[in-house]
Amino acid sequence: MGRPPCCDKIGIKKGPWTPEEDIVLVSYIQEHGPGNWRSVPTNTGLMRCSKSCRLRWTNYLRPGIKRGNFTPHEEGMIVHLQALLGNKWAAIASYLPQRTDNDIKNYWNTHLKKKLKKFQTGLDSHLSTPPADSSTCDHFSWNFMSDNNKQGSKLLLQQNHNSPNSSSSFYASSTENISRLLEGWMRSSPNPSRKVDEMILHENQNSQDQDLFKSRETSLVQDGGISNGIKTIPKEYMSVISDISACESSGVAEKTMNTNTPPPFTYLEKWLLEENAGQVEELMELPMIFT
DNA sequence: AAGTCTTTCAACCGCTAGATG
DNA sequence: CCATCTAGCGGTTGAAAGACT
Repeated sequence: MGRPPCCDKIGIKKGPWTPEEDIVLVSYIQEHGPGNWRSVPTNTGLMRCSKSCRLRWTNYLRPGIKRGNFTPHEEGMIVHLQALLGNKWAAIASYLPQRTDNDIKNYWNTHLKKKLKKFQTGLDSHLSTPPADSSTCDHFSWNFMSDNNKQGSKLLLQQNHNSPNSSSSFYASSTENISRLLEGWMRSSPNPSRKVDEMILHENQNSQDQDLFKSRETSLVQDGGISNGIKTIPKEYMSVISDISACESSGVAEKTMNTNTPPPFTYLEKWLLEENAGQVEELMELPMIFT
């Protein structure tokens, strides 16, 4: 079999991270930057394996991570991207820069999958022609967006909007602790102003990313101009999508995408963004149908 | 109030691809 | 070319919290 897990070494700590460990890790990364994870446990004295350090950083401590409830728009994006890309959480996460792949994956598994299933069973009972393969979400997504499913659209419109306290309250308990500790650390560090500036820079970069994303979205819409929105998928995108679906169903998606041709994602991306811009409302409503 | 069940999500595991010597 | 190492990804697990009886 393969190599033993890196965490099998004696003395390597597992389980939840303590705020103290978080501070050690964050301060080290602030100093040296992320990367070279191998050396992190040795240099910091953390009794964690390098992998654990990296995961803790990328999924939890990295600046600019947004936590807490997903917005309806984010939900819509995830549902949509999942239908397009499958369980490529990292790829999906790249479209939601403030969310981690782990977060998205968890949210999908705990919330969205259930909602989709629930909705689909509801929809199936309404429609005389159920999808051929009811185990996948793809059919749901495309069917949902088709003209034939006005019922679905009406259904979703009847649902309540997200509760007003949909902000990240439940995250506060842990994050606030870490934030407090980090504040303390920044105050006590040799050059706090520099570090604060770096933090601010990160924040700005994130908002810039957002702006970039938005402007990209807008310009694409202006260029392309899909007036009918989701229900009208341009031919060139449709062929790409059907290619991918075919590949995926035959289990060769990865190989084909990775080797022979560059991923036709620019098309998908363009189509997706056009769609989102044109159909923001529908996307925002999408998750509400399941509540 | 106490016990049980369900849900959530942070963290882990195993695998793979790419880099390096 | 091969072996090894590292980073990254997706699936899974299990502890904690919340909901329910």
